[in-house]
Amino acid sequence: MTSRRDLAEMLHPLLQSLIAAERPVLAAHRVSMWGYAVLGALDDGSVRTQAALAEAIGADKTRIIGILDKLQAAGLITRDPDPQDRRARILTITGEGRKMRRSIRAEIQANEDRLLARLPEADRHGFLRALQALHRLPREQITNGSPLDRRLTQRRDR
Amino acid sequence: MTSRRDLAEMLHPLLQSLIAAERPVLAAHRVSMWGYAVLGALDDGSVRTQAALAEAIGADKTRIIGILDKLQAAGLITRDPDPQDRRARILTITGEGRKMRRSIRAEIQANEDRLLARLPEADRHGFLRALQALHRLPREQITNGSPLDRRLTQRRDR
DNA sequence: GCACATGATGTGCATGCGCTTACTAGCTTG
DNA sequence: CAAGCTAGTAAGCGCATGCACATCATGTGC
Repeated sequence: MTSRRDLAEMLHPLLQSLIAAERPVLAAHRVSMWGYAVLGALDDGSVRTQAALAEAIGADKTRIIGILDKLQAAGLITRDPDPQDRRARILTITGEGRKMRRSIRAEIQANEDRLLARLPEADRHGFLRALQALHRLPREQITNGSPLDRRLTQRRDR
Repeated sequence: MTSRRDLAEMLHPLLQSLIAAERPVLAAHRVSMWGYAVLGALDDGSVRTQAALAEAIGADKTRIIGILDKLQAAGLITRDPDPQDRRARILTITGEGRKMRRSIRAEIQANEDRLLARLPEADRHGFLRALQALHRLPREQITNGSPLDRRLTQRRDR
C-alpha cells in the first residue's frame, strides 16, 4: 500500500488526455474550454452573477469578461442588468446556448463512455461513484489535513 | 446516464486540490513539483538520459535543464557523462535523493489516504483499480476514437 | 449624507510553459 | 573523411494565467 503511485501522478496524464480529446469537439463548435465551462455552470447551476460564476468554475473574475463577451456575441448567453441591484448583470443561458452545451456534452461523453467501457463493470461503477463523491467534497477537505497546511502557500522556487 | 457530468469537469477540481495539498509538503522539503516528478522517474524508472526523462514525465527537454541543475546542486541526483556516448549525461538519483523522494511521497500519500478513507470500501478499490488501468493506457487510446481527432489540433479561439 | 463595501470592467506585471531556433560536442554512416 | 544526426544547453516568442490595482456605478450602515 505504501508503494502506490501518487494519485496526482495518475490523474494528471489522464486529465490531460481527456482534455486533448475535448479540444477538437469544442473547436468544431467554436466554443472555448472556458466558454464550455460557463455554459455548463449556467445550464445546470443556480449561478446568476459574474462573480458567482467565476467562483463556480474556478476562474479569475477578470478573465471571465472576454469569455462572456464571446458567448454573448454568439448568442449563447444573455447579460442583463439586475433590476434589484443595478451594479450586477444577470447571466442567462439562451435556448441556443443550452442546445449547444448539450450537444457538445453528448459528444464528449460518448468519447468518455468509450473509454469507460474498457473498465471492468465493478471498477467502473466504483470509479464513477468515488469520483462523484470526491467532486462533491469541498476543496478544503481535500487540501487540508496535513499538519503544515496553508501556512506555506508562498512560491519558494526562486 | 446521459446527464452525468463530464469526467474532466470532476477530475479537474480534484486534481487541483490534490496539487494544492502537495504544495506545502514540497515547499517544506524545498523541492519543486517538476523536481519531485524527476525524482520519482529516476527512483522507480529505468530512465537514464535527459531526453528519456523529459519524455517520461511529459516535460519539455529544454525546460528540464534548470530543474536538474537545482536537484544536482541539492545533491539529490548526479549527472555524469556517459562513457559510451559522451554527448549524453547519465542521470542517477542519489541515496539522499531517494530518501527525499520517499519521505515526500509518504507525506503526500498519507494525505491521500486520509481522503480515500472517506470513500466506501468497494468504491475505493474500484477507483484505484480503474485509475491504475487508465494510467497504464497509452495516451492515444484515451484521446483517439472521436471521428474528428487530431486533424484539428490547432487553436481556434482568435 | 457620508464613508465604506461591492459588482463589473480594464490595465499592467510576473510567472510558467510549450515551441522554435541556434549552437556545440560528439556519434554514425556511406 | 564528409555529411548528417543526436544530446544537451541557451535564449527568445507567444499565450494563458494569477495577482494587484484602478475606476466607476451602485448599495448599505451609521
